[in-house]
This record gives sequence, structure tokens and C-alpha cells, in this order.
Amino acid sequence: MYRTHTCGELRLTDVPNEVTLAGWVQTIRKFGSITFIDLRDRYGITQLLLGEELNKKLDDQPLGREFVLQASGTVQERSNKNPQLSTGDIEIRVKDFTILNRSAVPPFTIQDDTDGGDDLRMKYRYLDLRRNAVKRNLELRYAVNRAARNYLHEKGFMDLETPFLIRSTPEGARDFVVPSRMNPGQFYALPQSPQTFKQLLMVSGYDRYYQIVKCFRDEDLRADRQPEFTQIDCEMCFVEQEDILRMFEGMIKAIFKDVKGIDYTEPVERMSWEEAMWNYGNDKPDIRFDMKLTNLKSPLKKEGVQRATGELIGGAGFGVFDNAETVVAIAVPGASEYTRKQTDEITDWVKRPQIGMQGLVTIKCNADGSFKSSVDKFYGPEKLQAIAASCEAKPGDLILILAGREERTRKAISELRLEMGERLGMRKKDEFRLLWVLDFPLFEWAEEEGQPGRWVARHHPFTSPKPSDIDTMISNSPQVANQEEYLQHPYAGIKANAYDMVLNGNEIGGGSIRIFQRDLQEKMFDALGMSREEARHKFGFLLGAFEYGAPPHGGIAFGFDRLCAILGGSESIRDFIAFPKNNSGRDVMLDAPSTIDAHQFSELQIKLDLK
RNA sequence: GGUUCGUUGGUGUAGUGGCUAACAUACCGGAUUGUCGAUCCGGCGCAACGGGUUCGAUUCCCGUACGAACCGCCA
Repeated sequence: MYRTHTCGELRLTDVPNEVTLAGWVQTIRKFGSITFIDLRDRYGITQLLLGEELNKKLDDQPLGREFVLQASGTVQERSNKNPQLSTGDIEIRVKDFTILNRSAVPPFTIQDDTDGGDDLRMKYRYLDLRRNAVKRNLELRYAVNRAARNYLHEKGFMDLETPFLIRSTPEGARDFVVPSRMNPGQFYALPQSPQTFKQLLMVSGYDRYYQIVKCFRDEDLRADRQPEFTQIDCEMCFVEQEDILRMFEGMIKAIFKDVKGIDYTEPVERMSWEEAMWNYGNDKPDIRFDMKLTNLKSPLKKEGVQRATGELIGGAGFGVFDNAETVVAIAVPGASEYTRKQTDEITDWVKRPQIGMQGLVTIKCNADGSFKSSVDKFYGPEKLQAIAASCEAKPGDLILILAGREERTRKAISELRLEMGERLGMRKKDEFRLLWVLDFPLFEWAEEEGQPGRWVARHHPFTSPKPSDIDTMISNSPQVANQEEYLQHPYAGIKANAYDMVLNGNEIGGGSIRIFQRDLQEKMFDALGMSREEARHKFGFLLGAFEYGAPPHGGIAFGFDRLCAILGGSESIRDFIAFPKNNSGRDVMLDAPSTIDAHQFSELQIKLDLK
């Protein structure tokens, strides 16, 4: 027997038992003729005390950091206790030890505050994983996994596996492809998600399906994007949007409860996509803080709200506003005291290529009720007063205004809002605010260089329109007469029966009620410019299934890695994946991807033609 | 595909157009009977690659490679 206990479990009540521990040497502190060793395993650290009688053995068999050590002896109460360790009241008076394995000197220190940089830690990930910081993240990941499974199991969901070697569908993200040796010249694709399979399972009557499953997308990476990532993938039969929303906010709340001990009792807020864009410039707003946009001018329509015409700011001879498609403002609370240097710095921030604005207009709403703006030349005190009033700015606020093309400006002000929220400490790590964003447009207008514009599915081509929009979809041709006027086309107004769950400004899940009628599905393919033959070729199996009694169904998928990262208070999902890829999709530990042997190419009958 | 930043001992950083390139940590050796980020003393060890400017480049410029963040992309 290698051990009787772990390094994290012994307490005063175990005094004076004989125990054997096994683990890694964390540190060695030699103190005259006695030696202290911190022995570490997954469960904690226990201090070993080696007396004078073992000095000869230590001289013969010197220990080092990360050596694998087995030690047996007596549990004894410490004379100096260490309240920072769970085992800090006791130590093991070692009678004998065995070096189970030696270790080279690690390239960085295996400590909470390691001296290792990111590159090195990734290269030696197996050492990095020994550190508490990483271990805690993986423990949290497992806790989220368990909480989700428990909840879904309780609700009658069945975990069903779907294949990883599937057919490529060049819709959406790029596929990872895998050559087939037995079928020369043909390729499997790795699934971007089990979407079509879970729909087939619904047709087969497995009315509550889930899977915590790897998905693969061959797209460029980010701090929160990996080429292989994990989803909590779910689908249900005989449900409407409302059923799904309730079921899965229940799941997230259960996860909050189990993992973070948070009782999220209030209902999850809901917001239409239009509202989100209008008030936050963003389809995944962070609602931990307010600072809503004021639309001074915009082509955007919002139900029940007048389009912003620019009346308030027009006619002052200020070309930047007069010529802009969109002018939007935020009132930053309590920032009127910002110095010129600070506002210049914010101006530079919005001019960065990533934001790409030409400039920034500022209005300081001074505490005494006066105004000082960067456009005093054009706007007198009354006009500034009126603008401030429409922004609902209070004395002491700083109004920031951006102007330009609708899409870019709205995105920029949204980024600026988040940045100012961050600077003012309004995005607290330990505060969690959930939000459903609903009623997305079903279609988006995509224009690519040198190609005519076309409709693309915003979510995916199996998303159903809102019941009230089905007629509009069926009775209109997707044909857009004039490229400029696509916004006037009936399709532009069709809303999807789709929903995103947003946590603190991050999309953590998204789904939809699916199309289950064959004619509507075909109309959808029409709209996306996919011929009947093409649709049959790519999705024939699904269309076929829809002829044999497909039930109404819908589902959702959660980004598991991202959810874990947010719950763990991190921006980067890499810290929550045991073996992640770097920015360029490489595994620096394995040095993958790599070339393959000539005989492998030959078996696959593949020749490289590298450019 | 693009933008920005970075690359200096094993590791993390600092500084500098010129003299022995600094600090911390790790590592090695020594001292130490209550440490736990031990302490004290001593020691080892450094400029990614290629080109340019210059009397002289670790420093300035260009390129390559690698890394990070972001934009495009991610139905």
C-alpha cells in the first residue's frame, strides 16, 4: 500500500496514529539537524518532520523539489501551528521514507504565484497543472459539469453520444476535416456542434437529450475561443420558447447554487434584441451597470420608440454630427472632473484601430450646472443643456458622444460603455447578472467583396421564425430588388424564435425553436440561396427525417468552457482547460499539429501541394 | 488576412548608442533544532534569428520566427 491517507486530510484527531503518505516534495526546509518537508498531492500539503536519525539517509539519498516521496511515521501535534494549511495543526514525525521517483529541476516554480510565463507553463502544462491556481479551475470545471448533469438527469434528460466523424457542411464556420483511408479522396468533418444529430434524436422520440460534448471549429482563436471546445448541448420535444427558457434558467441557477453557493432567486431578465441594440449597442449587454445609450440620431428602429432623427443636434453647423448616419451618447456618472489629459486619453482609446472612430465629443456637466464641451464653438449652453437632458445626465456626469456609420458607431459606443464601466469599477467580478436576449432577426444581410448580397441565417438554418412571422416568410420571395434597400425587405423584419443567455456581457448559451415542417425548412433553404438539390445533398437525412413525423422541438447549447471561466472570474478560457491550444491553434506541449509520415500520405492517397 | 505590444541568466523583470548589463527568484555549496514565502553567507548563469544605420547596436531601423491581445472571421 502506497498510502493510508492523502496529504489534505489529517487533523488533530488523528494524533498519534501511524500513517503513510505519498506525494510530491513541495519544499525542503533544513533547520540544523532536523528537516521539514512539505509533501503535496491533489488534496493538500502535509508537513513532514525528519529528525536527526534520518540525516544519514538524507545525505545518501538527497531529496529535491518535485521528487515523488513516500513517508511513514506518526501524526503529532505541531508546536507551531500553521493556520494557512488545512493540515496545519499536525505534522508527521517520519520514521522512514522511500524516494519513489526523482525529478529534474522544474523550469519554473510549482507555486501559486509561479515565476513561469504563459509560454513556458503551456509547454510544461503537466507541471503547471500541479499548481493550486490551475487545479482550482479544473475542480470548478468538474463542479459545473456535475451540477449540470445532476440537474438534467433529474429533469429526465438522457445523455446520448453523437458521432465525431461526420459529413462536412460548408455552412457557418470552417470544418476540421479528417481524411478517410478506406474511402480515398473523401473526408469526414468534425462536428461544429451535434446540431443535426440532436434534431434527429427528437424525430426518434428521445424527447429530452443532453450531452457535454466537444465541438470543433477551424476559425481564428481568441482568449475565449479554442478550436476544440465543450458545449452543454440540449434539445427537447413538444416545447415552446417559454418552456426552454424556464428549463435552462433553472439549470444555470442550479449551477450557481451548487458551484458558487449563490441563490439566484430573482427571475432572469429578458430583453428583445432590438432593445439590447438600442440601449446598449450590443446583443449581449452587461447589465451589471446602467449607463444606457442615448440615440441622438440613428437609422435603427425600435418598436414603440421613435427613430432618432438628429433634430436635437442638427442645424448647429457641426459637420461631424450633421453628416453622420448615427450619433450616440453615454453619460458617465461622476466623471465630469476628468482632466483634459484623461479625456484625451479616452479619445485616443476610441481612435485605436480596433475601435476605429475618428474622434470623440465630450460634454462635462459641471456640479454647478454649467457645461463645458469640446464643441462649444457649435453648441451654446441651452443646446448643451438640452442634449444633457436627453441623455438624462446629472451634474457631475461626463457625456461621451460618438458619431459615424451606424454599425461601427454602435459597436464603438458599446465598447466604450464597457470600458468606462470597467474604469469606474462597475463590472464586479463577484456579481452575476443573467439576461435572456430574445427576438433576434432571423436573417442577416451579408455582403462579401465582389459578390451580390444575400440572406444568411443569423443563428442556423434550422431556426424557426416567430409563429407570427411564418406567413411573412412563406408568402414573400427572398429576392431583394435593390441592394441598398434590403432593410425595407419583409425578410429584414422577420424575428427568429431564438434566444441567447447572457451572463455579465458574455454570451454563455444560445438556441432556438427549430423548424419541424418540411415546407418551411425548404423555404428557409430557398431564402439562403440553397437550391433544392444542394439542400438535399447537404441535409437530405434531416429533410428525410422530417417526412416521418417530426415533433415540434427546440434546444440550446451552452459554452461550457466560457461559463466556467466566468464563474471562475477569468477572461480566458485556457485556464479552465487542462490542455489548451495557443493563439495559433497549436498545442505547444505536443508540438501539434505536425507533419505526418510519407507512408501515411501514401495510404491516404494524398499529395501535398503547399503554396 | 490585418493591427498593436513583446522576445535580456533556468524563470520573471530592470536599465543603457560605449566601461564588469542590474534586481528578484530558482539552482549549487556552507551555517542553522521549530520552520512553513524560513533566515544568513558564498557561488553559477543572460541579449530569438537575419540584415541595415553607426567608429561602436542588447539599445535605433527593416525583415523573419515565436508569443500575447484585438479587428476581420467564429451559421
